[in-house]
Amino acid sequence: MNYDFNKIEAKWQKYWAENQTFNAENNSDKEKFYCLDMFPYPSGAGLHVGHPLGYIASDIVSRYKRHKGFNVLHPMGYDSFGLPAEQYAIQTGQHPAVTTKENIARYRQQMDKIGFSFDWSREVRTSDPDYYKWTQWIFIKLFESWYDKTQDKARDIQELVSIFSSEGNTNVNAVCDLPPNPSEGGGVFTAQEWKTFSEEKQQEILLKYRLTYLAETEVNWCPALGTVLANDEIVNGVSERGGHPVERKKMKQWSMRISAYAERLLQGLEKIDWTESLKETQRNWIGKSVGAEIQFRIQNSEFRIGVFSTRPDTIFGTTFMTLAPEHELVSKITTSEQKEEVEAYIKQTAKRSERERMADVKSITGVFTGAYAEHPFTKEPIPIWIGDYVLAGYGTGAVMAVPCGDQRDYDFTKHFDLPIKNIFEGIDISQEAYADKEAETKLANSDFLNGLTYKEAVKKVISELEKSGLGKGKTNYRLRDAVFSRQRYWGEPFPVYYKNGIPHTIPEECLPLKLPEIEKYLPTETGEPPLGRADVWAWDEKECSVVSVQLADNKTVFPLELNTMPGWAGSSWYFFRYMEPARPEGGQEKRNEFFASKEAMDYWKNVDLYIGGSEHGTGHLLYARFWTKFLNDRNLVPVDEPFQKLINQGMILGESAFVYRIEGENKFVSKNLIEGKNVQSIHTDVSFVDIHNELDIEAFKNWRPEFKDAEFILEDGKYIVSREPEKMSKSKYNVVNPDDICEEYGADTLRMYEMFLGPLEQAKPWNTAGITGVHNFLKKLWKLYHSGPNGEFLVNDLPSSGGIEGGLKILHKTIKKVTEDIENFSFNTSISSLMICVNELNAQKCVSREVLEPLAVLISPFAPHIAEELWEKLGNSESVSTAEFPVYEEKFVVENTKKYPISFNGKVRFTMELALDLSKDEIEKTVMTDERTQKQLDGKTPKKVIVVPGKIVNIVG
RNA sequence: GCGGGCGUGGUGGAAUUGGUAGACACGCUAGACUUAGGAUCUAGUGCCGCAAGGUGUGAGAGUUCGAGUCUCUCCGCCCGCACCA
Repeated sequence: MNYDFNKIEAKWQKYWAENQTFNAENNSDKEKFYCLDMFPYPSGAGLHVGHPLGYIASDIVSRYKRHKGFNVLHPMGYDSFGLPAEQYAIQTGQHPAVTTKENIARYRQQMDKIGFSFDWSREVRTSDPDYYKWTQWIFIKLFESWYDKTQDKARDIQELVSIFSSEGNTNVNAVCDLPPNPSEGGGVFTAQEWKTFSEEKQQEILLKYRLTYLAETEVNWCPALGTVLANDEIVNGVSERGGHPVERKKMKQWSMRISAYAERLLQGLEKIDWTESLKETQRNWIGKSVGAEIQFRIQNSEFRIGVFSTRPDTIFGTTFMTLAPEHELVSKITTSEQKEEVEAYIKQTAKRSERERMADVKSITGVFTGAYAEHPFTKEPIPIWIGDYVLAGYGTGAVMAVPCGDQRDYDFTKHFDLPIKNIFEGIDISQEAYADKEAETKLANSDFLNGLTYKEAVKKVISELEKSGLGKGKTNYRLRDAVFSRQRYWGEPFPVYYKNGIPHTIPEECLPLKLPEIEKYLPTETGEPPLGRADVWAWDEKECSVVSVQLADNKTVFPLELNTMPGWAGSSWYFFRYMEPARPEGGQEKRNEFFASKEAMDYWKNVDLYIGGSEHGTGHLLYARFWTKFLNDRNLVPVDEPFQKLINQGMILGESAFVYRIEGENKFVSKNLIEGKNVQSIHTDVSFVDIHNELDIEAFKNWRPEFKDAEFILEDGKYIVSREPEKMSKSKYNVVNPDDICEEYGADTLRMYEMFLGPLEQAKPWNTAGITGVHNFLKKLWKLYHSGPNGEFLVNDLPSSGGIEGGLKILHKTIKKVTEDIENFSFNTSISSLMICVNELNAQKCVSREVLEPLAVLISPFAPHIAEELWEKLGNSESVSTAEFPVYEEKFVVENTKKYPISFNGKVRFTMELALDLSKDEIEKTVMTDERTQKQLDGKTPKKVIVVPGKIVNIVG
């Protein structure tokens, strides 16, 4: 009987679905284990073999943990809002909901074929109104919160309102956007004043405190995509999706006050089990730096310029100041003589895109404003320049330039031929700046800081600044608030309407605020987001419902927000939603009542193991941590870190194949004959190429009309292509579809091969050729259980029949290795052990039930279908998934002798079989009296003999 | 520039943490059985050498009886951040 994987796999997939084998329990005495994958965006292209890599790994762990007696939550869902469906809709008019649904169906089908043990009763789709109702709800909670720095947590905005009405805002220590100056609508107010403010004015002030707020900010505008983007959606100055240029633009946008959580996001990294590199990525992104904020008075003006510096100790080396061209004071302080020049410079820098500016970091530009600041201690005048090496978005957008201590200031100084003041004792700064912080170099020319080192001086200068009121110690973070508005259709609508220009959230009981139908998915003619096209898109406060905009004439209705939320909104909390199943028996009800019930969240707490790509390091993984901390502050979830352990699976690359066409001819030359020829390399479909890189010329000719009459220059009668690993993509014709692999080799082979390819965390190219290795393994495994004369199922029921001792020994060795390897996520080596085990059992002809039964369980996390089939044949009525994982027993493995390598001066000469329980002395005695030792020593006495019990004996001559 | 990681056969990759390097698999070679299949089985396969043997983990040094593993210097590759004050 052959290993008919297609039949076996279909059978067990059906069985699991019908029996709901993998549904997790919310009430269980078992220990919980929450094992999560990053849910996919269901794209139109379907899954390729790279996608399931992480899912297979998490599935192995989930199945293993179930065997180990855990109550395992292993869910899956779809991050189904997103740009591609919308762009497809723009092109075809097809509603994104329709394409999304189709894509999800396809994904589901593909995933089902691989035999994952997901609990589908907990599925989520971020584009479902039932789901995004809660995304909107969380938005409202953020809107209704402010960040109290004193308590270091988010609090209800109503509490802030009561503080304002009882004591004003003088004692409030909040993270907010309130400008210090009353003239700019900010400043300090008393309780009395607060009460006299109009409703609008009060709301305006509160908006500056809210954790999600509407503000005019510099944003990254991507004209090609027609939307703004968050910082993490831009890579090297262009959009992550599509690679389009991005401009800086001032726009009124919703933002998330993630900056309030910068320090906690940094500290939280200490208590979670992520890779050091990913933690470092987040640390870099948060970008903490400690220093001081220093105020410089501007001469002949009431303005002050605040600068941030990590080197306040070098303040006496300040010879000028530089402001970012966008700095708001530039226009106010520039003298009339310099005005023209300054404006021209600002214009010129504003024109440059982010990318140009990044590409051109070496050229030094800047212009003098004509204004002077006053040094806080020496009172000397300091010229104020503007220069685009100072970034508007970091610190205060202004720096005190200390050319002797900072290379950029130094370069700027040299370029414009400005003076330099050296404040370092015994340091030569004629060639470059001296920026070493750690050294014991002492300061000079620095008044009260003379003779102090960096550490001492920083302390001293900060205390002096604080005394004079011109500065204070400050910690600065690179992390910016995240822009939350997108000018798109296919995203969560904001639960927000505007009354007199002031945003209000719609009442919770009216959620979800569903996406309206529109005819075209493009911006309106007046440049508003696509939602501006909706007929039914205004809010009637009295009716508490969305109404038609045409009713605006005879009804009091208010416009709704036209932007939608970004892709990361729905993915920032989905892991909580899974905790609540949508099962008919009461579960669905709970899903409607809350995003997940309190009991469910108290039980599941957080994700024990999260597997996904590292590309989300500064996006999703940071936002999800932020929202979790916020929800925890507001007592809505019981944990403050969402993902306890995180593993980044490496990408599976495609192996692109190239053919070489001679320039100007329709002639293709084989790989090793191209030397000296002028050729153009062309991607060819990998399915035309065999494992020896030989091209199927006929298939290639029929691929496209232009190749129909092509000629080929062959080597040894073959056309050989060259191969190169690249990211899998349709346009590179290197995509391998898991369906095809399942069809040809089976899901169990696919699962094992993906794991066998190499360490989980490493990027590696897919190479279909190697798959026969694991496929053969499964065939051998099958044969092991079918030892009957005609290949029928036969295991020996006699517990101590032939080969049992050796069988038990290899089995238990394997149990030990596989258990350890799964715990360490080293799946490739656990599969190697399983292969050795089966080879050994085959060699020993051991087909004892006593060995084969535990072996089936051992294999089931990796190859669940064949394991189920064998388990059933072994006479078990329950699924193998509920079987206990075999426990390693030392007694079967322990050996009483071991081969000792005997070395002379470190060089191993021979091995000697010795009993393990011998003492050091006994070993030494045995070895020294051995004939071979005597021969090696040739009558001489050794200097010493080193015995490492169980390992080696070394004789030093 | 700063930070993190890595470097082992023709290939993917192992190595109980300092103890016989190259497990397992691919590929390759030879053979067996097959009236050719990319099936199955057996043996071999780091490199040099007929062999004995020598040599070998990016290069060089060091510690050690013993180094892929520890230390230092250099070379190369990958990832993250980057005019961040």
